[in-house]
Amino acid sequence: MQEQAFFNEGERVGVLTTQPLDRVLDYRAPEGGCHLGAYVEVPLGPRRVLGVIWGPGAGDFDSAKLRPVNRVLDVAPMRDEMRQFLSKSADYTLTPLPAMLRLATRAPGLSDPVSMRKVLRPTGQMPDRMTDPRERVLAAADEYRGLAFTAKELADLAGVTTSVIKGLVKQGALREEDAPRDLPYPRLDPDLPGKTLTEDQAAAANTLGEGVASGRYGTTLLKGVTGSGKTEVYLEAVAATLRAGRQALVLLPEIALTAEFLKRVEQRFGATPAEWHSGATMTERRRVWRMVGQGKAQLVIGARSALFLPYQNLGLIIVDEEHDTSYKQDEGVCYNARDMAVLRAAMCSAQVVLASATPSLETWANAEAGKYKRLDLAARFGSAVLPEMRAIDMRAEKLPASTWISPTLKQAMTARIERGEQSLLFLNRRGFAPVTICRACGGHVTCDHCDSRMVEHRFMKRLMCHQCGETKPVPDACPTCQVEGKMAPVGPGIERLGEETAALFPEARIAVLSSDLFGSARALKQRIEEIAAGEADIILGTQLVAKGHNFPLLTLVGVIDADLGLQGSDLRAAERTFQLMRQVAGRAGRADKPGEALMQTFQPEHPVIRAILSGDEEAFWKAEAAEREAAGVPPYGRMAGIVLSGPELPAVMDLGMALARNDMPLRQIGAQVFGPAPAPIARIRGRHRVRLLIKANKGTPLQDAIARWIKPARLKGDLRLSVDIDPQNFF
DNA sequence: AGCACGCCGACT
DNA sequence: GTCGGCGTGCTC
Repeated sequence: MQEQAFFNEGERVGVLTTQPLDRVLDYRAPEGGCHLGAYVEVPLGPRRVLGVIWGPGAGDFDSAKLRPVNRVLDVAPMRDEMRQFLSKSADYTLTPLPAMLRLATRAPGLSDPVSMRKVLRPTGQMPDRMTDPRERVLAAADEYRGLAFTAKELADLAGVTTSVIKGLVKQGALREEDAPRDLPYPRLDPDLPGKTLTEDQAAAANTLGEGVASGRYGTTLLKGVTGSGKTEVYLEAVAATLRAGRQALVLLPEIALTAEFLKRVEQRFGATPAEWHSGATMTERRRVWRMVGQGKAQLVIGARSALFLPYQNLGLIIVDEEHDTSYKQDEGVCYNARDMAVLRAAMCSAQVVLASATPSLETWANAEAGKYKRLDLAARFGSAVLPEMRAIDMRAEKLPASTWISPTLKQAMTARIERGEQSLLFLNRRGFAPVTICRACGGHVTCDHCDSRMVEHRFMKRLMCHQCGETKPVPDACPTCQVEGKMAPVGPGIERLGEETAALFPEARIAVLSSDLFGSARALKQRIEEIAAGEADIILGTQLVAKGHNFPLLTLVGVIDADLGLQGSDLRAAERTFQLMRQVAGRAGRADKPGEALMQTFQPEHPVIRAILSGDEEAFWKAEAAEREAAGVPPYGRMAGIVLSGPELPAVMDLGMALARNDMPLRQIGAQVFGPAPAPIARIRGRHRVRLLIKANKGTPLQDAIARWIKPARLKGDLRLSVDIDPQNFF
């Protein structure tokens, strides 16, 4: 246990509560005093709220009005490093500190007294008459020394009824005791034999182990495709951490992956570790939180929020599939668990392992710059088959005007339908057509507020500006030359691709996945599951489909306009296209259906396209890094999003436009504001969402400028503002 | 976040 | 006259 500063009864202490107040409040230390970092219950107006002793009191509040802390909660105090971590992540993400604290105290019954239950312990005394069931009960009670079981649990373990237990109690062989309800987790044994590692796997495991043994901070990119033994290698780093007596955390992107993963952990360490995710029961969450805080959970497997558990001695964080976009929370407190893992590790001298077959460009660049170590695992022979990847040179294809599926691609899709397999068409453009052009003069409809061209959305029968969200009806006459009836949609959008696909394959079941078309994340998730189960022949998707969903029947990916990703519509489009290609590769290796990836492009000689097709990963990253650097976007520039929301769209837009006009603090650091435009999910639970995007140079004090910029904003009515540093969604 | 205080429209 | 809408402000 760490030595923490102590405050005597009656001393002024500063308490951070989970209430959205913008500062720490002063209280008097309670009877018996309290430690810095103690979790406490304090009176606030008529209520009692949860808080943490954050430091000495500021002393600027009338001491006659000062109220005492009600009580200190029966949980381990928050460590200095955790307070620092919360403060720093609050500063970085521009989140109010109380909201950060709320993230870190998301456990039910935190303020409840430790609840007890009746458990049975063997006394060592033998019963008068030993029977087979009695022997099994005593053996079970003995086997898990340190753990104590209730009558029901013990009976279940031994495969007997509780009457056997009652008999043993009567005989004095078992004794009833009160024990805390939350059980420590069974001891994990790092010295059980692991899987035999190949030479380079062993070398990588060794390097990670050395990092752990150093007891210092360090981040390593562990790169390896499915089947390269990535998991086995990082489990050895976990073993080294357990041997050093420190705690380890493995972050996984999807809850769906945890069950499978827990089995592997059990095989390696002989017991099940703590598990933390949104699907866990209240009881389980409370147990994890408390046991992690007492250091009695050695290993936690969890979703991104497991980063905010109260570890006592965290020595290792694994971020598996580090490139996965679900590590980015973009609602409520917006944070990227991958980046916050690095921050947390730096605060507590822990090691981070970022594992991926297709690292994010950010991570690749950090490794390249020497900020992260890098370990590459070779693929086992034959395990990772790249799909057949080809460019379809659109200059050579004979396509009727306003169609986007080339004959070559159509042929490949037909073959899939005949075999009962799925095809995926990837197009990163919402709406019907990206531009509406006058066939008389070539003029196009631009937004009245921005320079951007307006996009036709056929399902709402209007043109929309994706920059500022302005909409207007499709005009009859050209706004430039006044000629009537010549305005025509030009270029592909996901809605239009849907019409074309339906015309080409009238019998096929077509599923369109675009963020415009789904009101809730749940509806979308359900649809994705249905599709994975085979309820579609052709999937049309925007950015959404690249999000690591597994479609087992999918054997063809067609990228409709590979050039789009190169033109900066979504800065990570090329990266996602690349990752998508690799995902198909992984699947092609597993099923014996060979995967095929076709990319329609007008510039097959472009370095990024060529790098993707050649399968030369380093060439891809280098080319992509060069593009991003030239555009001044992450990781070579900084971005932030401001999401405004409210029940009435006009009020939300007005606030957005007012903010965009008063951008002095941003201009002072040379940052630009774009928008307001509809946010990636334009409406959530009846609230309209609008976003401003900010772009700045690397190394500028972006958070500080944004803080000064939004400070004067008056949020009238039900308007809300949230900041998203390093946004990931651009559609 | 809650909860009080306070200032304007449709009811007994 | 007053019941109740929710805008504004405070909580150590």
